[in-house]
Amino acid sequence: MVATLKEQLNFLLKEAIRLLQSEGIVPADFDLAKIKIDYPDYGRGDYATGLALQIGKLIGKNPMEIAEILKKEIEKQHPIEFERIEIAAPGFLNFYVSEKFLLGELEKILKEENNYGRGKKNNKAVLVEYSAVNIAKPFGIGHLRSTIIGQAIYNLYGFLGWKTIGINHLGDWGTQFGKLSYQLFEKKLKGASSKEAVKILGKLTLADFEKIYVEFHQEAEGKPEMADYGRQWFKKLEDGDKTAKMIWIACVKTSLKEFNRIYGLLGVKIDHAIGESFYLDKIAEVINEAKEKGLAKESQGALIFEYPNEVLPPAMFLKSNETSTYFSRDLAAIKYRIKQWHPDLFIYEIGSEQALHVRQFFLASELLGWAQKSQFVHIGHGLYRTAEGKFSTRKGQTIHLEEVLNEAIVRAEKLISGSEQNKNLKDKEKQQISEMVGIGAIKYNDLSQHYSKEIIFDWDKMLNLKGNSGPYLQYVIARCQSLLSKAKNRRGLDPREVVEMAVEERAVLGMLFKFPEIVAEAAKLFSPNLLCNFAYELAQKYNLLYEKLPILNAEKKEQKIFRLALTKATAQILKNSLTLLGIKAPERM
RNA sequence: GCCCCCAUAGUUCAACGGAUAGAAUAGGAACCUUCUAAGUUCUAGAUGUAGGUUCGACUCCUACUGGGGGCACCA
Repeated sequence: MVATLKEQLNFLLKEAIRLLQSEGIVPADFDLAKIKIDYPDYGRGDYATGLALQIGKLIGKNPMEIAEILKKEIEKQHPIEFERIEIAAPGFLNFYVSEKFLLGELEKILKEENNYGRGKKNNKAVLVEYSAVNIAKPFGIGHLRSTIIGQAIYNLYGFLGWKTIGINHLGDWGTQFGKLSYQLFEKKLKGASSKEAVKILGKLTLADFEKIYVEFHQEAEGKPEMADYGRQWFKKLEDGDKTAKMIWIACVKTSLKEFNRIYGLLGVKIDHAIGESFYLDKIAEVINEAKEKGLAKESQGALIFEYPNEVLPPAMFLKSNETSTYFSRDLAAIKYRIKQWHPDLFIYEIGSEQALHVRQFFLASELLGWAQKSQFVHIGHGLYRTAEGKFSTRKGQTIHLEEVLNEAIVRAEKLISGSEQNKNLKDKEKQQISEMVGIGAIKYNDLSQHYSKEIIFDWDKMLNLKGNSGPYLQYVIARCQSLLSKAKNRRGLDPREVVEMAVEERAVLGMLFKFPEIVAEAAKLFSPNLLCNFAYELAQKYNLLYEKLPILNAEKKEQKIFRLALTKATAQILKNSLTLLGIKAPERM
């Protein structure tokens, strides 16, 4: 595995400290993991560390002296990647990457294209569960985050060399189907022959199912016994009742058809769509195992999982009517997944409101001895909410994702039609660009915000096509493409021809090589927003160069070649970033 | 009652214990007879409160306030 420059610097610093430790200057117990390397503000080099400040304090010496010693130690190792190291009060070390290294990276980007920064296969597998839409409910705005963030995480890990297993854990089982079946039966199917029933069910759309589900909850407010009818119908379904099963099959079929259309629009493809129902016949085994290990217990007629010392509230395996719960199904899913894929890491991209449930089945898996705590990650994203509160499916307060996507596309189309640049495009091409831009705007808006925060749903913000947005990045790519197609001389870059770099050129060049480091960081922290930040900053810096310096009409020939190389590399890195984020970029816009 | 998450310009978001807290948007002022104005430049504006840890705190700890979520037969 090729180490990033940041990793190399980290190594250099470690070596220097080890040496100081052997000389007794730095205490032997100084934790080398404490070495932190930052990206400083412009003008302070490409990397910086406050390491000397830490050590200085620790051993009661002036940090400036320590910085001086560290600087000398590192210089002794003659790292060609750095042209100079500066010391800044009160003891920071600033590292300036050499032009030679930067130009080398530039050539590498142009040569490796979309493989620049790609990690070698590392023999580790990561399972990412994301999207997890609910059958018989519309694909709402609530599932957008899981779908998009999950996909980005999946892409990041794959790019870094992990074997990735993406799972769409479809919500196709549970009492909600009992409720739906009850309501459907009472309102639409009562008295119908099974042939007629199939016909009626076949005509229902997802919107109809949603309406019926909402209707159930409205009626149940005045009739509490209806909740029991729902449970009874779910039991019928689990026991294999014909009518219940027929309704369920119709729901699944209709739902998947609609979901696949939306996944297509979003450009999301998930390896495996495995519904909760799939694990039904695997639950008994899990329960037996829990019983043997003394972790299962009866309580008030239900079968529960009890945590030692009550570190977590008990979770329910089976309800008192012996139907399964999502806890038992999620647990059975983990067991199955371990058997099937042996993942080293499990990443669950599920809303934060599920945090307790997720902790329960994670810890249960540990206590059952299936996996270690460190193998589980819950990316608990904040919810989309209105200014008033949360969207509730039961009350029918959902914003359908498709509606949002379509609106975004319409807005993008308006912008295209109003622009000089695109007036002679064909309608079909306009449509394709609108889709990429509109969908890109929505995805970027979501991905650029840290997952832990709630997002207040705002049409204008969500569909923002200007400023810090997906289309801004797409626009810069389109600009670059335009320049490149106009450039006649497309021969490769020869670094020896670069005489003197302008600050704008150095700024862009100083961004490009960081891409692999940012990708690694974003994966490690499960934060695609870091990649968004990076891409946006690069785009801004390129725009500055574009504004300040002529490219095609550059004064000197070598300047033109160099700037075109930067243009090509910028477009490449931006495209690579967007690809990882799951955003497409049009050639022109 | 208990547990979890969040709090940064008017608004919506960034910031890995580091140096002058970045953007976008809304407001004010500019820039298209040169490469895509979906762009660029200038301007004004923010870390909820009170303590603590630290050479250094938006970041860590404690309390409080405010918002959101959760706490066994929904998922």
